[in-house]
Order: sequence, then structure tokens, then C-alpha cells
Amino acid sequence: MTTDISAGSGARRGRPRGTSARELELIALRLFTEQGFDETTVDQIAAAARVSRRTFFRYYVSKSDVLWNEFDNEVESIRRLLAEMPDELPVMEAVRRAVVAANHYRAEDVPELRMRMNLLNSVPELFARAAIHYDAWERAVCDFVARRSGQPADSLYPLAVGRAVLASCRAGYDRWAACADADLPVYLDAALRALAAGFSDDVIVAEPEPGSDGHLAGTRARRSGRDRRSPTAVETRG
Amino acid sequence: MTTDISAGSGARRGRPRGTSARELELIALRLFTEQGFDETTVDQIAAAARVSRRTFFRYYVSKSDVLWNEFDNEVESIRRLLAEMPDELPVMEAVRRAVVAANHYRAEDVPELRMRMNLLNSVPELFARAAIHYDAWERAVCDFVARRSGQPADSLYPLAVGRAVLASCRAGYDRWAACADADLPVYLDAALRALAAGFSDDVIVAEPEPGSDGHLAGTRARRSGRDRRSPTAVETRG
DNA sequence: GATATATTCGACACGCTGTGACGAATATCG
DNA sequence: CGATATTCGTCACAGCGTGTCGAATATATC
Repeated sequence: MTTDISAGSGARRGRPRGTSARELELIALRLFTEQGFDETTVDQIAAAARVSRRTFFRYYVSKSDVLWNEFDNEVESIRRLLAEMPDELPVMEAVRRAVVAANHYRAEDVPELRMRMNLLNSVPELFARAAIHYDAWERAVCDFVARRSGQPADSLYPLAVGRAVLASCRAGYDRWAACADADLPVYLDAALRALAAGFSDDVIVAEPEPGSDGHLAGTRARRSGRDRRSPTAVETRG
Repeated sequence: MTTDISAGSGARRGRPRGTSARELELIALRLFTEQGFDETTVDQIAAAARVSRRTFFRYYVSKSDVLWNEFDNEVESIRRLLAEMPDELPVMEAVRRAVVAANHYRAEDVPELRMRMNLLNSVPELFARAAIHYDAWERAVCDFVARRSGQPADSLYPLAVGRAVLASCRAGYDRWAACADADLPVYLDAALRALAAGFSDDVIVAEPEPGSDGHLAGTRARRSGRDRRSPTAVETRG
């Protein structure tokens, strides 16, 4: 999206930047959480970063896009992981492994992620704008499926798979953010396994939450699901 | 959403309405198509309906919501159809039947639907705002799955199913809108059957598109790796 | 028919978003 | 030092969305 300036030989030519997309994202996240999205103006974000309002819009095209800096960068990670999957693997198996592998966050990043997700699910404007960023993510999966199935990327099945995979992952994300007592990959793995099983009745009825024996290695079973109905879950965006 | 005024005994009390949500939707659809979304101001829509700009915002909370009058009304239709499904049916089978049954449009409504979908996929702001309206649709499916599986509606599987079902349907919608040579239900049925089959490899590789017309998937099979996306498909919303 | 009540509309003001234009500021390269 | 490249700040502006308040126009009641 933005021009890459990090790498390269030495310093660039002109005036040095007064801030960064990442810094603006962090400031915005803090202000949105403290005083709400609608109550936070772009001027406030810019002032906190000691730049002008106009400069903010040079880093992000809109106020609603400011929380997506990290996410956009990870789409490339998904593409790379998918490309590295062996051809022998079934498509959905490869997709699940790639997605799960791409979502191992460090523990210290979890609080930020949860704040961000709570905002995305509670502020309609952010919730809506998310669709644009999800689109690139969907395309990464869609392109992979198209290549593996020999179909054009705009045909029915690749399109459906790309979107359905993201849909399932978002369910996993939301559940994880609501009661983050287990690792995110566990939720994603469960959601994508259910998808690959076609959400058949015998799969749906069982609660897979990490209390049961996780299919995933490294996750110890704990906490029998009495964490139901957290109010922070997907709710109230009418 | 809006207060129901259609039914009831006789006329209401106060000043009669100068327009309707439906009329504004049609005017907006025409203007958006003729001169573009960004180039159309709310004042123009309001003027074409012979009302003030303020009145427009009493019918729709935002310019981006003006195309969703019909869709929002159909969510109730989905809920009703799902509630009428016999309990013996597998969940995904019931969902597929209900969704397909709810999408039999009359032939004379097809041009409007196609114009609307082309706008939704080409205008970023409309594409984003769609998520808010899809949310109610997803919840209808989610609530049904939750009831049938005995799980709370905010747990992982109902959430994943609701979103994945919509995701598949959107793929069907888009393909249908791109080359509407077959009926919409055919595409939805194919997409939802593929979803219920877990997008397994043997299902994905076969092109199910009906009629197999020229500009559809291009051909019957193969069409190897390098697959560019059709320009009419979901595109350019950066 | 006159008055009360309910509902919608129009007009106005206002803050905020997002963009275009243009010169100033600050770095490197020759 | 001058030329060049890049970013920043300021200003102006159109458009969106909201709050407010009185006017318009229907029905209900006397």
C-alpha cells in the first residue's frame, strides 16, 4: 500500500518523516479506546503525533483505515505461506495450515489485538471499513484456490472458498477476542476444520472450545467452557 | 428499521410523506449509475425526489445506505423460511433450501439487481457499508444454527456458519451478476452445495456453472495457472 | 367548523471528513 | 554552494451528517 521506505541503502533524499503509519495507528487505537471513535477527531490523532491533519491523510486515506496497518502487511505473509504449501495437500488442508501458521502472535501483542477487535466489532464505521481490507485477504486465498483448481480467480468456487475461509476465521477471531483464554490458532484451526467438514451436523453440535482435547499440538486442555456469553462478543452494531 | 407505515387502518394523522424510502432508492440507483457515486450528492437525490436534503437523512442514515431498502426487508423472509424448515433436515440442507427459496426474483427486477450489484462491487464506500447490512442476514442464519445445535448464538460454530453461508452466497451473487445467463438460485444452490461439501478437492475442480456460456469461466475445464480476474469482478477498492 | 394533536417537512447552522493546491522545510547529490 | 527530491503545513473548499426549531398538513375531538 504505502511506499516501502524501511529497507534500502542509507537514507533517502528529502525531508525526514515526522511520524509513521504505525505510530499513528497506535495513537488512534489509544484515543479510540479511551474516548470513543466518534468522539476522536483526526485533528486529535494528528496533534498527538505532532503532525498536521493533512499529514494524517497522507498516511491513511481515511480515519477508518488507521487500525489496519499491521493487518494489511500480513496479507503478503499469507500469500507466501500458501505458495509454500506442497501440492500433495488437499486445498482446504493447505489453506488451514497456512492460515493457522500465519496467526501466531506474540503474547505481548495480544492486548493491542483485543482492543482493536473490540473496536472493530462495536463501531459500525470501522466494522464496515473492515470489508475493504478483508478483501485483499480473501483474494490471497482465492488466488491460491484458483491456481490449485485450474480455474480463473473470478469463478464461483475460488471466490466462495476465499470468502468462506475468511468468514470462518473471523468467527474464530471474534470468539478468541471475546474470551481470550486460549491461543488464537486453536480457534482458527477449529473453525477451519469445521468449514472443511462442511459444517455437518455431527461437527456442529460439539463444542470444540479448548476445554476439549485440542486437535492442535501444544495446547493443554483447561477451562471447561463456562465462559459463555461474554458481552464483548460480536454484538450491537445496529 | 423504519417505522412501518404501509399496513394499518386508514391513514395516519400528520402531514403526508413527500416521498418514500423506495423512491429514494430508485432515484439514487439511477443517479449513481448515470454519473457515479462520488459525483452524486445527496442534494441531487433529494432534489430529484422533490424533498430537502434533511429529509433524505430521515429515510436513510447515510448516503451509502440508500441501496439497501429491499435487502433489509428480505432478512425477515429468510428468518421465516428457516423457521419453517422441518427439524429432520440437516442444518446445512435446511439453510440451503431456505436461502435458495428466498432468492427467486422476478425477471423484471433483474436489471435493477444487476445495476445495484455492479455498484456495490465497484464503489469502495458502498462495498464497505454492505457489511453492516450483511450482518443482519448472517445473524438470521446464525440464530437458526444456534437453535438447531443447542448452542448460544455467539459461540464459534453458529457464528462461522452464518458468515460462511453468506460468504458463499455472495460468491454466487457476484458470479450471477457478472454473467447473468442463468437464474440466480442455480448459482446459490451450487455455492451452498460446495460449502456443505467442505469445498473438497473433487468438488472444487469441477466447474458447475450452468449453460457454460462463452464469457463465463471461459471454458469447460483446465485453463491453467495464470488467471487474471475479470474487470467486472470485485476490483479496485484500495 | 374550530381547536387540539400528531407527524412530516424545510431551513438554517454547525462540526467533521477528505482533497487539491502551493509554498516552506529539510534532507542528499553534484 | 546550488540543484534536486521528499515531506510537511497552511489554506480553502465541497460534501456529509446532525441538532434545532418552526412551518405545513393531516386526523381526532369538541
